[in-house]
Amino acid sequence: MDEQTRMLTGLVGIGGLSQTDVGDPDSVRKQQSLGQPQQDIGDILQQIMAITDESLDEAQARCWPEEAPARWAGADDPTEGGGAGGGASGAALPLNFQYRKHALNCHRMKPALFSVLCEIKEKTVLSIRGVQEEDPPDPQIMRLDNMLLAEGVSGPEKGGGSAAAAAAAAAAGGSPNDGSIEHSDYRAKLAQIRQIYHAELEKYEQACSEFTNHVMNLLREQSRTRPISPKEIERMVAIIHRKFSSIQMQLKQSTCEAVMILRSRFLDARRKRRNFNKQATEVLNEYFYSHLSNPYPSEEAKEELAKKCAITVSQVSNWFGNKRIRYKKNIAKLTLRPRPTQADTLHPATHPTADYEELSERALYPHTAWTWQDSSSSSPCTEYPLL
DNA sequence: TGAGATGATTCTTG
DNA sequence: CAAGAATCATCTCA
Repeated sequence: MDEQTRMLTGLVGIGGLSQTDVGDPDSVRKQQSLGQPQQDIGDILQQIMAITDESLDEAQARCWPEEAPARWAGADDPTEGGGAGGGASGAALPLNFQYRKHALNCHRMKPALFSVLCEIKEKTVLSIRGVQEEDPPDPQIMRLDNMLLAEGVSGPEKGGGSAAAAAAAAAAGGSPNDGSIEHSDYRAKLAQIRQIYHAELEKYEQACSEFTNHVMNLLREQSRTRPISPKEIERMVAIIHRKFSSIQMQLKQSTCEAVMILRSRFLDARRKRRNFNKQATEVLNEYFYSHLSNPYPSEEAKEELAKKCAITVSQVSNWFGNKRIRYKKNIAKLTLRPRPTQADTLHPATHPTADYEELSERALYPHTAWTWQDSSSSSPCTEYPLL
């Protein structure tokens, strides 16, 4: 109502309205030639004020046939005035409303006034709103989109989902059989999440489209009786889309959470490790001690070992990483201790078991003088004393 | 049941 | 990015 008052005040302030202010100069000229332009505008303003100030009850309380010609009593209004009332719903409105709206629509000054009102409205309210319209893409949505894409929830069904599942299964480690069980389980659950996500997304998009169409139709209809420019309709559509996209963000967020929970369960599962079988350990040890001078298998060697031991390449890498450092530690311990006596050898419980394993294993390769990479430099430098 | 072994993870370093 | 180092969590066995 404030806006209307402001617009009307502005119009009254304009007085007779200059030709450039008014959308239809010819119409104005005609009015001026008739000598009563101000009176016409006054009439229109009066009618607008009367309609906008009048409550529905007041309108209904008044009896239409006493005020209007009999031709308005009919429901089959063939003129554009019927449309102004909202098509079929217009028949339900009080008849005096329909009459007044029709009178306004048919008024000679209506196009000019409509144009001016649109212009004023554009300059006032919408120019303020326009400032906040060009938002940059929400980083939160971008993050969620990226995550859903990476997890295989959004995007093409075949690639991402199975790739992510394979990665999760590979990370889960363990024997290949265990991995495949976890893999299929993970994939099935991810597919379920994906299905729910797409179903919900489709619903939201459909609802958004329906609501947008409804509002657009409503605004187009209303634009016959109040100043609504096409630009304003576009803005309204943008607002609706923003609202729906915030709902979509919630959906994306909860989907991401579900995926995270699923993943964390699989990550927890990988903690429940199994020791490698004896044969695998033997194969790895065999390689390690036969390459003591340089216990760093190449990628090809790792792949071969992984195949032989039925484990993954990363497990082979882990094993060699652990082996190198633990071997080094055990050797260092031994150099700091007195050589075990015969009694110690007979009762090895007094010494770390691993040390004796190293001793016995080392004894298998007595001529291997090996160097390895020092932790403080990448070049091989530290040489450990032979036992 | 506790100590040691062991596979995996994380952080640091060059 | 690979390797070392520290650490965690679980397994194994006396």
